[in-house]
Amino acid sequence: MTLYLPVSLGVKRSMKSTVKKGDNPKKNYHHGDLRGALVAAASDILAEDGMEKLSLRGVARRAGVSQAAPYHHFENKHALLSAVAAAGFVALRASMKKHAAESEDQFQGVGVGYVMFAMENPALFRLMQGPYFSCDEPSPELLAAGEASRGVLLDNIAAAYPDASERELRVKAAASWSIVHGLATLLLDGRLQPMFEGEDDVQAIAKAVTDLLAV
Amino acid sequence: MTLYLPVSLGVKRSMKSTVKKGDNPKKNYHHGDLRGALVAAASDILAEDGMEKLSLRGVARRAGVSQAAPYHHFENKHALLSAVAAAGFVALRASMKKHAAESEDQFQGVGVGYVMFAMENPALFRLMQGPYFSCDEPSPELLAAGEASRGVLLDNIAAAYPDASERELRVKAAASWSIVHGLATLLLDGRLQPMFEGEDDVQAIAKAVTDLLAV
DNA sequence: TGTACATCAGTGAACGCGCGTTCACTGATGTAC
DNA sequence: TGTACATCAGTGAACGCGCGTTCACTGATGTAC
Repeated sequence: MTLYLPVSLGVKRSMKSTVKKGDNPKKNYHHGDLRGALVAAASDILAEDGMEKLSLRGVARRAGVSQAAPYHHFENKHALLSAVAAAGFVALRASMKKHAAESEDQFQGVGVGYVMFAMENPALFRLMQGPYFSCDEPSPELLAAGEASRGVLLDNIAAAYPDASERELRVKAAASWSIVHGLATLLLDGRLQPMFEGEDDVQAIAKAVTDLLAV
Repeated sequence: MTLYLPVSLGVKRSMKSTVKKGDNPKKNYHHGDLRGALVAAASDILAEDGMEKLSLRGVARRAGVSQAAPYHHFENKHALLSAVAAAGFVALRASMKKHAAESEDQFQGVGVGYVMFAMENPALFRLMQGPYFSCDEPSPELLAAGEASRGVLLDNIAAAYPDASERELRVKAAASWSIVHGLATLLLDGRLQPMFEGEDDVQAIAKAVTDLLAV
C-alpha cells in the first residue's frame, strides 16, 4: 500500500548555475544562493529522516557549508524552519491548483490536492503546522505564503456561492478546510487505517469523505 | 478571548495516600505510585511549558525523584510519552461523553467534546498525534485507550444510522472525525483566527461548522 | 583601466548546555521457614 | 514472632553526544575615484 510513502518535495534548487564567471562554480568561495540551498537541504532532510533529525548543523552539513554559514542568512533555527514552512505553503498551493484543474468538480479537487500534498510530504506538512504562525513575529514570507494558500480555498468557495453572506462563506470555508485538514492529518498518523484497510487510493478516500460535506 | 487558553488536564494524581503504614508518606523511600506520578508530572509540564520543554529529566525532577528513577517504570522516554498519550485518550473520551450527555444533539455533542478537549489541552492533544501509534510497537495501553476513544464516535454513528452499510458507516465516521479533528487542529494553530475574529465561543464555532456535515 | 577600500559571505574552533541513558550502589519490602 | 534472604524501587555520579550559537578570522566581491 502506497498510502504513507513520502515523496520528496520539488523545492526549487540552488541557483548555483546563475553564478556569473566561474567555469566550475564549486570552487567559488561564495555560494550564489546559499539561502535557497539551505531551505532545500532542510526539506530533503525532512523528507528523508523527519523532524527529529532536523538540526541546523545537519542542514549546513548537507548544503556542504560550515555550521556557522547559515547565520548569514537566517537569524536562528526558527527563522530557517519558518522559511521551509513558507516554501511548503507555496508547494501546497500548487498541489491544490493542479488537482483542481484536473478535477471535474473543481472545488473537490482543491481538497484532494490538499490531502495529496500532505501524503506526499508528511514531515513537511507537520512542520507547516508548527509554531511558526503563532509565534511572536511570524515572518512576512510565511504569512504571505500561508495567505496565498488559504486564498485558493476561499476563492473557490466564494465563486461557488456568489449569493452567500460573509458569515456563511467563512463557516463554509472553515468546514471545508477542517475536513480536508483533519483527513490529511489522521491519514498521516495512520489513525484511519482500521477504517480503510486494504484501500490505498487516497484520492478515492478523499472524494468519498468530502462528498459528505454539504457545502 | 479565551480560545487559546490552556487548561491543566485532570489526570488522576499519585496514589501516595494509599501507602499503607507511613504517617508521613513523604518520608517513604518508595514512592507508592511513581509511574502515575510521572505521567501526571509530564502532563503538567506539557500543559505549562509545552512539548519542547518536556524532558525525562525534567519529569523526574518535577516528580521529586532522581533522574534514573523513571527507568524502573518505563523502558525509555518514548514509553513514558506513550503512557501520557494514553492518559490523554482516556480524558478525551471523557470529554466527548460529557458533552454528548449535555447536548441536545448527542452526536454533535461528541464532536464538540472533541474540539473542547483539544482547546483545553493543546500540547497534550498534539502529543497524542505523535508517533506513538505509528511506531514499531504501539503500547497495548495506548492502543486500548485510542480504541475506546474512537469507539465513542463509532457507537454514536452506528446508533444514528442503524440501516447504513458497513462501508457507509466507515466513511461517515471518517468524515465526522476528520472535520472535528481538523477544526481542533486549525483552531489550535491559530489558522482560523482571521475567519472568526472576535468570536471566542468555541462551542458555537464547532456547532456551526459541524452543522455543515451531511452525515 | 587600476587601485583602495568597505562590505559581504564564507571558515573553523570553541562555548556551555541539557539531554537520554547506564552503572554500581543501597534502602525498603515481602516471603519462606 | 523472628530471621535470612531475594527482590523491588530508589540514589547519585558519570558517560558521550549533538546541539544552537558566538567569535575572530579571511577570501571574494562591488564600488568610488
